[in-house]
Amino acid sequence: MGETIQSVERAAAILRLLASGPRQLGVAELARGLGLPKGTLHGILRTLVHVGFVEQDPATGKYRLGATLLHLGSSYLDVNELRTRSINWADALAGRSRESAWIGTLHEGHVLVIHHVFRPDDSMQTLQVGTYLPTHASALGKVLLAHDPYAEPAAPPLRPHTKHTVIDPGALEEELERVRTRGWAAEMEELVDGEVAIAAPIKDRRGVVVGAIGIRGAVERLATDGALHMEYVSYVRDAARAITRDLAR
Amino acid sequence: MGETIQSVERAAAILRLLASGPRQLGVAELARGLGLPKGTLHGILRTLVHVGFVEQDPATGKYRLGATLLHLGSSYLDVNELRTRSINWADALAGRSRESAWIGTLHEGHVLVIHHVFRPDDSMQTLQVGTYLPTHASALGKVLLAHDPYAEPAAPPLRPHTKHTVIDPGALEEELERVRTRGWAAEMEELVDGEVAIAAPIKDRRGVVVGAIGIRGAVERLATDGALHMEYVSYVRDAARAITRDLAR
DNA sequence: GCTCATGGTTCGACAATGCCGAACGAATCG
DNA sequence: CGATTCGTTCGGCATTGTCGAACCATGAGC
Repeated sequence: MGETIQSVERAAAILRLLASGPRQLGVAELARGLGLPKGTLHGILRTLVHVGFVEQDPATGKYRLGATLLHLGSSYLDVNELRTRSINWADALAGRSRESAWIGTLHEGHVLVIHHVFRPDDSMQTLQVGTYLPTHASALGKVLLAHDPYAEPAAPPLRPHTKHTVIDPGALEEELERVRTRGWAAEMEELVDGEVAIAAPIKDRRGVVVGAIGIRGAVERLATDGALHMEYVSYVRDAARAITRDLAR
Repeated sequence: MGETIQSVERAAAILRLLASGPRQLGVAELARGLGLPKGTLHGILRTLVHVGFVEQDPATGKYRLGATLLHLGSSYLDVNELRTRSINWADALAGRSRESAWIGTLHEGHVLVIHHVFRPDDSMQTLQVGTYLPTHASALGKVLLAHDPYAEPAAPPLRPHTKHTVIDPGALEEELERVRTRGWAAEMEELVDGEVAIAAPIKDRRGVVVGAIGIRGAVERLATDGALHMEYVSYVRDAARAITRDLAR
């Protein structure tokens, strides 16, 4: 890739920085974070405000992300072929398993959730579309890591989320090997206590893994004595195969 | 507002154009749409690809929105105070009314949906967060229009969505006046046949309307002979008042 | 209530930066 | 098998954005 445009690159860096935390940031903070002069930053910020990507708090003068980004993000979902082709299958998976269904793809070293169906007859859940899951501590992530062609060796330190999270790189690599050979991944209370997950790979027409689909639910429903109920694994793998077949057309 | 940065402004225009339709666009199409030389556009596109805001289809060479935007959009939701403060109330509203609950705000002449709770015990609904609703054909939109300080007179032509959509500017203005005096808005099959909606305004600590909350459901559940059941109106107004009180703290 | 530090904002001069248009190779269509 | 149309590259020119200092407003500390 050749040269890139400085100001656009800087604008993107500002947006990433604003997105990195729930806090609003001031010009000075941003300038320090990016190592740029205040004046330069202000010019870019003014433009970002003008196009609606950033909003300025009238009271404090600080900056935060703007509403236009929300709309652009949801437009991305319309364009995303993997998502549009798999929505129906995810619904069906949630219906059969009576658990929440998830579809994710690898992005910047995380699992980006691109679809999420709530567990039937259970509202009061917050939607996770657009959020990141850790690759090493989620079933979706293990599937995607296991088939990642660039095979980044899961840069340590692996952050522990519960006492069951796999944080040893060697142990994780063994786990990924197991995922590759048997064709699906499990996650047993490694992200949230009391929750387990199952996932399987989705491939495009060339056989490349482009995403993963899975379910997530309470350990007492999906497993007994630490062993997953295999009918749930079948549901997930069926769904993954169905979408893969769909994408091949 | 002073001068803005050309290349950033152009980059934003590209993103908006890509988001305007579900189709992928090529360099030439974009250049024609924006009236810019191909070479110039290519440079910006290359940068947008580099920062992940745009993806290029390896097969056709055409461009589409990128996954980073989805993540930025969901980050916006974390920052948005109106949303974080009203999530619990929306859940409660959906629970009491047993209908889907919605929260929206005015953005670029549309209603931007910033929260959406599914109807209890009814999955198989697609999430609408980040999408636009028309201001003149939705209950949320009528509330927001009625209290819009800039009072743009709903630029005709008003697009009809069903045979009940109000398309006469005069009739709409009367309707808005009614919304202002009684404090809530109704929408009777004006957007989708068989569906009606109710909405009420949310105000910030200064009394300015910053959003609207409402419910939407089948006409046979929410109304009889074209008259809304008033207990649903109470649910919605209660929720709106509760959030307004919450924001005042 | 004064001082001082820190915040967001403006401005103008310099030159680096990104813009443009023409030219290239690949792919597609008739 | 020509003739378009596409995405991409490149180098010269001047437009454009960068930079740092200066400008106010705000708020904390004494």
